[in-house]
Amino acid sequence: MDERRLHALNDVPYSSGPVVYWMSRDQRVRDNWALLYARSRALEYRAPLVVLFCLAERFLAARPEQYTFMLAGLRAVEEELRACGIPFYIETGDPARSAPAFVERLNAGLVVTDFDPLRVKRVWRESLAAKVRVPVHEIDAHNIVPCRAASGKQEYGAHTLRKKLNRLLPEFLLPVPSLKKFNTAQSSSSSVNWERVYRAAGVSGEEAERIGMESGPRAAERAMRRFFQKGLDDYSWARNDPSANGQSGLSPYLHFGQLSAQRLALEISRSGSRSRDDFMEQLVVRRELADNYCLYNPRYDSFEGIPDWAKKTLDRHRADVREYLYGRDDFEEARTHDPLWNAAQKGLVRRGTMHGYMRMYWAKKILEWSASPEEAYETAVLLNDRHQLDGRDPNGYAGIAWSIGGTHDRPWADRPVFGMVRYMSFKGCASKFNIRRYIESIEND
DNA sequence: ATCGGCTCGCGCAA
DNA sequence: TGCGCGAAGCCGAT
Repeated sequence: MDERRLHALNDVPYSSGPVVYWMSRDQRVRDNWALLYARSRALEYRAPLVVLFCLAERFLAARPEQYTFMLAGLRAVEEELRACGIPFYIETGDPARSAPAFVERLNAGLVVTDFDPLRVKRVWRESLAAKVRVPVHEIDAHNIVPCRAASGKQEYGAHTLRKKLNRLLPEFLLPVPSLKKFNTAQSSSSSVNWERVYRAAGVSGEEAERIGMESGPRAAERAMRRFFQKGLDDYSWARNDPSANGQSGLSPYLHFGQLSAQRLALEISRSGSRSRDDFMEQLVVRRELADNYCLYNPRYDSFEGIPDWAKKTLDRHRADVREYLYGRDDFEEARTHDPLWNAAQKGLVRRGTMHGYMRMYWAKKILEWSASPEEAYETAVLLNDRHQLDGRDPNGYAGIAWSIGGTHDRPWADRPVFGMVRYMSFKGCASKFNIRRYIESIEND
């Protein structure tokens, strides 16, 4: 593994004891740098290796559907780890307490965890690193070019990060070694009490059917193959047409780490598809830009985090008359005057997803029809976190920041409410795609 | 149908 | 210090 994936969260040296991989963002066994690193440390120290997952109840407004999606994936993680002779544990309760308690109970000697720029995850990791007297190593298993290696500061736009990524990509876009069986004398007979876990998450397991999307590493692999066979070649022209089915739909798998971006990128880059470059732009540049934004901007999910020019211009339009004015419940229940917006919102609530192009329109209209930019921002973040299967993710926060706050964008002609933040209109959508077909596709779903 | 202007600031060249 | 240029657009002029 490239050492640039490693970030030590304290500088305690290893003395003795088992290696714990605290799995969090990257919920997979295959193609997981953090697990590979933990395994090689365990072999080096001749120590046992275990994997821990800490289940946080009510994580960032997550709904039962999202827990069900995640837990189905974790059941597969348990199976695959068992096949490799690695025990898997799930702890419930506040991870800032349950993780250190687990580490102490086990007398662990090293904790390895994966990288996630979200504040709540940083609090968990840092409280662990402060509480335990063992080394805590963070491994960026999510990004292809590790976030901290790509850039040491918040990037201004895609173009500034793109250059840096392209320079480093040849060093990082390589096959991930496969995980070999972990052969030690330790027993791997542990098994998770799933009934207890489901109860702690407050889900029955039936919610998955309502969303209608399979979960887990095998489903992710199937979805990827399906996209390669029919979808990838047309991606360039179809992706911005919400009435077509032109996007990959892989985002929930990437969000929960059930699918490795590195594997996907490697296959795409070798594919020779005519849409290769456009897809790689989304998968690599835009994804890593979102992580960069959240890592270096602690206000990534609020009005406070947007660029100064956008703050100023939105502030100047604070008193502008709003032609339509809605509150959070109106938005959540899709009770606006705009059938296009309502359709996007209804589809989101029903299926946990929204077309990428509509995500921009959706957020910009929340700005247009809310009493203040702050209120709009809060509404967008809450509804995105609550309903998107891939919510609670840097991509979502960066998308809202772009739509409402001009982050990673440039100023445009001054107009009511938006100021110089880029505007999007119903008319524009009508000229770009078949609105009626989009609405019908959601109503008939 | 096509085109330019809108407007700020980063990063690089000079 | 100047200059080119930037996620997905909009609008009015031609």
